[in-house]
Amino acid sequence: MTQPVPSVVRPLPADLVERVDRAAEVFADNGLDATRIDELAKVTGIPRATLYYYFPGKEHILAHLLSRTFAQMTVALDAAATAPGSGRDRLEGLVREHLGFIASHGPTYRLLFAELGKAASLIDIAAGVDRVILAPLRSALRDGARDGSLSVDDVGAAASVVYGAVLVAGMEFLLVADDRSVQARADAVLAIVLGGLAPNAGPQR
Amino acid sequence: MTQPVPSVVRPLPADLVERVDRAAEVFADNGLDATRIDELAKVTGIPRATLYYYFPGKEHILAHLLSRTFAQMTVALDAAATAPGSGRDRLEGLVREHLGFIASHGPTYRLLFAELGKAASLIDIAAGVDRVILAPLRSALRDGARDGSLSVDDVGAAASVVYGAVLVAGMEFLLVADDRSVQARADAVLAIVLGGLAPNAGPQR
DNA sequence: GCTATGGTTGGACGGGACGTCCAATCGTGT
DNA sequence: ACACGATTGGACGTCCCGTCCAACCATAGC
Repeated sequence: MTQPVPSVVRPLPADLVERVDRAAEVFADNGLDATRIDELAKVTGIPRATLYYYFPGKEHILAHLLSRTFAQMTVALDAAATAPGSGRDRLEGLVREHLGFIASHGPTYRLLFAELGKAASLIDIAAGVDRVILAPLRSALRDGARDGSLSVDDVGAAASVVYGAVLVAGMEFLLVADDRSVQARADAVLAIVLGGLAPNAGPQR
Repeated sequence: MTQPVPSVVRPLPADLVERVDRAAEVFADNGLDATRIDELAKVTGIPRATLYYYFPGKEHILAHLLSRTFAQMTVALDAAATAPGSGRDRLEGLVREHLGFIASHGPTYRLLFAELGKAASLIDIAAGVDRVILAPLRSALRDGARDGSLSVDDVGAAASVVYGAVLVAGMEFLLVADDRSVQARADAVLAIVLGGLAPNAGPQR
């Protein structure tokens, strides 16, 4: 999951870690199966035999990269999750941070879902998503309900809704070349999620 | 996309259409690349040579299946989209119908996203999602804003939020063996999406 | 009943890519 | 100088894909 590198048997030397990162783009462009090991070797400058010396196979390289991305996401979201303020403040922070992460890690994030099936057996993505993304959301929502800054009936469902909103908004941001900034997107999403779509509750800042 | 069968060059005989459907489960279980053509031949009872007679390749079979699923989803959602009532009523109908569809077409729906990358070149999934899912949502939202049954500022963003909420809730429903029914899930999602999470607008039916 | 025509199928084949294996080389600590 | 692990080039064996073709039906028109 998010632990350093569970997928690698032999410890990967630091200098190689760096070079393996260059494989991310290739994976993102072609997907797991269309990516040739030789291509990875060329791009990273690491000989094929050496790659196999450290990784059992292609997908383990991908898993290694994905778990790194997950780790980075953990760092980004943890900051927002442990920030001071009301539950609502933290919720807003999480949403903004998450959207920002998607926007800045586009290819890899897309990969996370495109190759979900393949990598799922190596990294438990579902569990990772729950720990890294949903759990902090639930925590913020629970706190918000407690401190009065939010009104939450079903915390689990609310976390899913927020996550879904952010996910789809983020994906759209990646696909559509949009004039609107990430901040504007985050504002729109938050306005809806907080204010709701029913008329009696007018949209609110 | 949702048109009958754009991916097949030769018209596929009706009796074969039926048998090809049996390939769906194999794809859903193994993913595109782990699925062997021979396996498909065995499962469908259609000889390998015949499969290649009708389909240019493995992924075209998948594309064919996905576009069928898309077509079915179109039917299901169209009914909800054209139902009488306020914009809000239609929005609720769309959400319930969509969640129900996900719940009943689990494997194939999962496939739709797992193999997104591969099939995207054959069926334009993004365009299909927009036409089949997002457009009806936008329409309902727009009507709701007009007839006063909804309060919508940014229709596009709202449609994304609703879609994301349904998508993630649906996926969770597929993954987690849950005691809660689809209806209960839909209720929870709708309550949040309509009522919002801010405290001044209490949750509402 | 005969014969084109086109659908249907088995089986052989070439090619691409994966992952394995090994022997040769390199680097470094002792 | 030596030992030992890391590193690498290159040769295989294997799997599976997609192609090709020749043979085999089914049937519609003559």
